[in-house]
Amino acid sequence: MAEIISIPRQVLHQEVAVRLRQRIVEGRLAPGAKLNERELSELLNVSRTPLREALKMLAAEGLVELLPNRGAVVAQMSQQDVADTFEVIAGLEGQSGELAARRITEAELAEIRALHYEMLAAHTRRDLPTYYRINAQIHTLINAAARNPVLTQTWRTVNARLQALRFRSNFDDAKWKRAVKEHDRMVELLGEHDAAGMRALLVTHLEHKRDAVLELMRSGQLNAGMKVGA
Amino acid sequence: MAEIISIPRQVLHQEVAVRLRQRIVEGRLAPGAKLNERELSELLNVSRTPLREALKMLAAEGLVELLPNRGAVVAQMSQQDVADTFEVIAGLEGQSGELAARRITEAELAEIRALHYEMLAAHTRRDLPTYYRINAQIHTLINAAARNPVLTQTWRTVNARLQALRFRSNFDDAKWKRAVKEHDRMVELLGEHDAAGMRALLVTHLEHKRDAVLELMRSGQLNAGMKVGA
DNA sequence: CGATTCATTTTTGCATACAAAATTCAATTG
DNA sequence: CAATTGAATTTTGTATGCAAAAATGAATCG
Repeated sequence: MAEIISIPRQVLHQEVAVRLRQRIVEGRLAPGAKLNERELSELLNVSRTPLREALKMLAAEGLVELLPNRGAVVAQMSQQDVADTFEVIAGLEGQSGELAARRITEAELAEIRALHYEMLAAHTRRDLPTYYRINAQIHTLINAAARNPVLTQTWRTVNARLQALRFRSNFDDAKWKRAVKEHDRMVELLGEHDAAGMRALLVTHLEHKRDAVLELMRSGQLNAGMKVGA
Repeated sequence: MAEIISIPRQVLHQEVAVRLRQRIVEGRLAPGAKLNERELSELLNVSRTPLREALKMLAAEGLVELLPNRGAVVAQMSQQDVADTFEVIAGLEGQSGELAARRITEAELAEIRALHYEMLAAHTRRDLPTYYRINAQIHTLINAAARNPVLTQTWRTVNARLQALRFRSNFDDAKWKRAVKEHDRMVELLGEHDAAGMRALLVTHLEHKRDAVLELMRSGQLNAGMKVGA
């Protein structure tokens, strides 16, 4: 019998989770923002039931914080939280790099090289949005080349919390140049299948990114997600 | 005004999530088991609404799988899933060990040493349940000594999926002895604050554990969580 | 005029109701 | 007798209803 090509209409709570997740990581729902159930259910045109189920999932992912009897807010991060999160991401990306160096195919390597050149173009043009987009793609491809779905899932979840901070503007020029150099080296090391080298480089790369973001936070240019007390 | 000492009655969906999580990691809800909403809500004495919210959280944690229009089942893992998960855990514990070696206090070290001796006693008595319990405590303390709540949270979540497999019986004797020796070395390296050594040792330790578990799975002694197709 | 009290309104948490999809199982067919 | 069909039943998915907690804000008090 022929498969009925039904439009793969997700169940509603999944759909809602996807849309809320998107709004959070895109910054359209800023850290600390109160998530009013009535408002959101009207906005998304669903009842409160699937909305609440979606909020529970996002809470389990750490994107949303549940305040008992007081509803949900977009998760906030203190500077310490950001530092801790980068420490974990550094480990996960270090492992991605190590495994990717061992397992990457020529086709994947070629695609990363191509994206790398596009990224160099964006850097030359000082086109920060494009740079960030391609940069994220490269890191995603490295992670994919590690061929470990559990690692990918874990990395994605932890990463989403940082993406919600939207740290992209006012990148220091010297730091930007250094990041690009580190990416140059990544392509080299991947080509040489140097697993240990990739791990070390990615850990360093992420530490530098952490430092840049913390600097932004301290200078107040990235207060969106900052908790007051902590 | 005096604080009213209210029993910190969790919200119901949290309570339900805790109890279900417990049942899953304790094996009272085996991998693959169908989670009938009516049955569970009667068992836990709550309506389907908080139950479903709890199931969504457990799904986000990877303990439960949601089948659209067909309900939820306790997550199953193929041998590949188990291998992938151990690979991630090895990375997370390696990082825990590295950070713990740098950050551990004398008091924490003393507690780990004490537990280590208790574990040796359990090993000598061939008391596997006690051995496993203390072993888990030691790993938890090492993770705590890393002083990174995000790392702890991530490790806990990924670990829970493995705990659900309940691989504890029929431990090979040579492998058991090797695991104990590795734990001896852990205590030494922690005392010497040897970060790199701890990372390497814990990665190896987890690789050995992975091999032991995969062997159990292949020999069919651990089929509870095995997916048929994958 | 600032702080406080308390009734009103809003919002959250849970239960229930209802519709749609999946499952079951007995009757039927080849 | 295995396979198939389809009505009956069960189960899931979503909406709604209701109670309890929190937020609001106007009246009152110091």
